[in-house]
Amino acid sequence: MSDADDAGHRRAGRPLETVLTRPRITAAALRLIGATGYESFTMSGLARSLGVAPSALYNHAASKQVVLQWLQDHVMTMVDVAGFGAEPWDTALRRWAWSYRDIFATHVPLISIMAVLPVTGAPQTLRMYETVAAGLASARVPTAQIVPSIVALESFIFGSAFDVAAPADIFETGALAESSPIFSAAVRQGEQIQGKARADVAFEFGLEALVDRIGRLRRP
Amino acid sequence: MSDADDAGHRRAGRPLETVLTRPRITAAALRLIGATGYESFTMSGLARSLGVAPSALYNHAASKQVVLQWLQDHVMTMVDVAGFGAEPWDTALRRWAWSYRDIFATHVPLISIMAVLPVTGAPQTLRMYETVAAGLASARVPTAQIVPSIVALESFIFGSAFDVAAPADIFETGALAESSPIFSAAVRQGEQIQGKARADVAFEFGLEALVDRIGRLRRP
DNA sequence: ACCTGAACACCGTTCAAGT
DNA sequence: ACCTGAACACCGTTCAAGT
Repeated sequence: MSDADDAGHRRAGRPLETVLTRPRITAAALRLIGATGYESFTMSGLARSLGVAPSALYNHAASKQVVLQWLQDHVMTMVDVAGFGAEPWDTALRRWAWSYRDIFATHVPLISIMAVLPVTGAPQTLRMYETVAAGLASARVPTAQIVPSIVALESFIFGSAFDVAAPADIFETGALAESSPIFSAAVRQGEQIQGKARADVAFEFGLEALVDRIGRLRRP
Repeated sequence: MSDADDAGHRRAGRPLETVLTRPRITAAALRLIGATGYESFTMSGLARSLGVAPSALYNHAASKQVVLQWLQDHVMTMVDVAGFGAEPWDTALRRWAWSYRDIFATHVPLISIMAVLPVTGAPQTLRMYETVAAGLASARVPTAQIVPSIVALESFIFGSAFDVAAPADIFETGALAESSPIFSAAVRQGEQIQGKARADVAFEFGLEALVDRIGRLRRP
């Protein structure tokens, strides 16, 4: 029975709990978006996938926005923080950053929600911050510099997640190449780099810049 | 007459050109969004502000998305690139980056459009890239490193623009402070920094890291 | 307490009919 | 060539009526 894990929530005299719990709605939303993407994700579709009427959802989630907030916090548990406490601080930080970028590259619409959602409403997000902050603290980064370091990394990660979704030829100047000779030449040169996607080259460059700077904040 | 600048487009025998040109639609959209924000920006509202029926817009713009693309490219002309060629390369770069962030902080919904729109469809955006690329080239940044440098800066700028829009207390852990002692302490310490907004402190930190790294790419 | 079905208040977009 | 007005195909959300 897939209900077994919900037994604790069941009240006496009620043989079956409703299917519309936060974890189940979140899981259904994640599945649906994985299958058909964010553009076609509707409350109607979500309800259909759960076998209920659309209006039933509103007994459990106040709005579509709230469902997306649940999803955002859930997605955060997929970010790889296993390096902290197990690897050197900078290795752990790189591993975290790459995984964070990759996950939000496949969940771009969650970025705008994440960026303005207070951590009080997102416990898993807070868990992640705590782990990263602990990693920086034990690397002897001064306490006052921890939040700016995380925010700078996170801003770079969010922006880079957008960039992953961009078409490969986004910088091809085409017919306008004559009016932008220097940039066009730079784009051509950049293509020469073998085996690495443009977005990955830029992400590595920026990430190394930030990691290096954070390293120089460390107390002796 | 505000029509004077449109004289070149006017055909003989037609006393008045339509009001629905790309620059006029763009200007109206910018005015409307400045007044009431992106959330309430609709094709109906845009049409009303131009004195036409909503359907009339579709003779000139294929979709709302296209109007937003026009707007994105227009907004790009407001980014301050005057430092390039007039100031040291790093001063010009900082000036450009701050102004770029500030503008997109007030036009957050354009970020997702910008991030995936090919430059061929955005001539003003391309102009900006050319100016920045020229600035880096005359600072003797190797050609192959120019695009990764710009992309890394831009990703950081976009992510930081989101952060500006975040509520000031986004990191206040409240009742969850016990489960996140290190992060909560870091947030409290971060607040001590006098006179500067949290988002600005993080932006400065990250920007200096990137500018520093770009500086180290320069050929002698 | 929680579900259904119908309805509401919007959206963006299309299209026949006009000039 | 370009506008109007009506219509269409959705959305998210509300709410009375049921159990």
